[in-house]
Amino acid sequence: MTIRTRFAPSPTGYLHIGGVRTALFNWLLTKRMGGQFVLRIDDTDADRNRPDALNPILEGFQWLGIQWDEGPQVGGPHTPYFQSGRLEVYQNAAFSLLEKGLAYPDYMTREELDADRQLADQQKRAYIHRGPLRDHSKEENRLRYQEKSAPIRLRIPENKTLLVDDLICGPCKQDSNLVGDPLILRADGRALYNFASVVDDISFGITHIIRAREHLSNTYAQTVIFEALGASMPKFAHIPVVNEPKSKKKLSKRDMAKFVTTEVRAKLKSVGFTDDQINNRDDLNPATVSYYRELGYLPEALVNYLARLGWSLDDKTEFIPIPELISHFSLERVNDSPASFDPDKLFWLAGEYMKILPKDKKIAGCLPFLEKANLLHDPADSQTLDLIESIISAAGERIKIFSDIIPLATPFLKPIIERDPQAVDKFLKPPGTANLIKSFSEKIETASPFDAMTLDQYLHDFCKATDLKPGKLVQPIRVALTGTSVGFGLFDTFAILGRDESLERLGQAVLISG
RNA sequence: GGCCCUAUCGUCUAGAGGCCUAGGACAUAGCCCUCUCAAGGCUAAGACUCGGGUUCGAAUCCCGAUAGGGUCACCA
Repeated sequence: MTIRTRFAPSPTGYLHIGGVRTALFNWLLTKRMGGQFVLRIDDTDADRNRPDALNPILEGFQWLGIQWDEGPQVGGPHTPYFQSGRLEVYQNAAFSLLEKGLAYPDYMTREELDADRQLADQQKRAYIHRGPLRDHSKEENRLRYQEKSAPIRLRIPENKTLLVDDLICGPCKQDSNLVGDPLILRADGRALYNFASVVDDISFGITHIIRAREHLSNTYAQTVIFEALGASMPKFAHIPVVNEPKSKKKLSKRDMAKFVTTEVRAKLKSVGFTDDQINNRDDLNPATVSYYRELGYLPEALVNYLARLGWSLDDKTEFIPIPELISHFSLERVNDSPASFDPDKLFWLAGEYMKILPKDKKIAGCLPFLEKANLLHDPADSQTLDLIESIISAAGERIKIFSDIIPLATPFLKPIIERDPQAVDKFLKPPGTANLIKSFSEKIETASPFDAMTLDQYLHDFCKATDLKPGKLVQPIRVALTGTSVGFGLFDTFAILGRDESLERLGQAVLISG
């Protein structure tokens, strides 16, 4: 038997880190076992859906390389994969339960329901709903429903022990008297998640349900639905939730705005986002996938990181590329306890993946960021492309995420160099600096060839002759050439700038240095 | 509050009764390398929540406490 898994996001407009991790576990297990991974869109709650909210989710998965075997865009034997297009299926299923007396209409008003709930709250007990009609005959209930439609509830059997044999949590049980009768169909015929989900899982032939731990307590009621619908039980695996960084709180979809710290905001602005965009787009924060995409993280790194969050290969391996992930992933090695999301570790891993990225891909990845930062205009000519290639080569492992190219390339692509006032004060202002720069500048006027190796030699010879520590000269020159005190190798900087531009900038610096 | 789940360095984790003086990774600190920054190398600091059992022996098994989390919707 091949396994079939699913991930069922609701179209919210963004792909949440916690959700994508769940999807990833599903996908990895499916790939490992050679089954099918189904993407199903849970859009039964029309109030919460926005028409443009699906694409970001699909694009997010595609960017990560998590390809679904059935679902939107790719189709499959169970079309449609949108719950909004399957209302009749749920209705028929609900009606069949009504016919069999396994469900009943509930005419209680919201006010009555609320009153009951409040009472339960006052008495400090859980609210367990039992509708007045649950024990009436199925004929009576059916007639009543035909006269006047109403929400339909599942009838949870009394005095039973509900069992969920979970692949991660182990055998879990619950007294059915503690499980309220869940609503499965609204009066207007729209199904509720708990029901639609099970109906679809049955008709799609889902064999393994891997989902977040918060669904465990829903599962007891769902087992009753599976049974009522005459279906065999799939295997369940409830994975621990993802917590906020350095916290024991769930990384929630609510209130993601709080993750937009001043630091995060600065990063987003550095790649070209405006405050308005940051405030108005709900996917520009570290709890979503697109945040990392917009900052230039390699998708492989996010996948690797997320896979390691709550799962481990062994006692030491951290760097696990996707093919290895697929060949080694197993539910047995999924942890029992929640895991906090650690942006630092993700960043480190992103750097590890960047180290092994072929140069052409690195260049291709950097270009859009240079464009967005207005350092480059769309079709860059081949000369500019050559320039960028040499910048990226010189930058080496300093580029960990693509957006790192921006500060590194700025001094070479901006027509006017901006000098960091602090760097100027520290390295250009001290007395004697002007003369130093001037005399070194004169020395290299005739350097040939004007390349990194030659200039390196010139500088060291110059320092030896003047009995100067190289660092004392390197930093002022760096500020003279790039305006900043940090950057890649100085001699690469010279070579990239070329003789004329280098001498020009040294000349400017002499004036500033006074 | 009821029910359920969880508990190893700040964080991710290894650990299936003796291989544990608890291992690795990220982050942190120091040193080395060096042309600043990265990268790299070395080193340091840093954890079994607590209390009872069981056992010759417990991070590991059991019970209890504590703490955290989840859930109790006409949300998904």
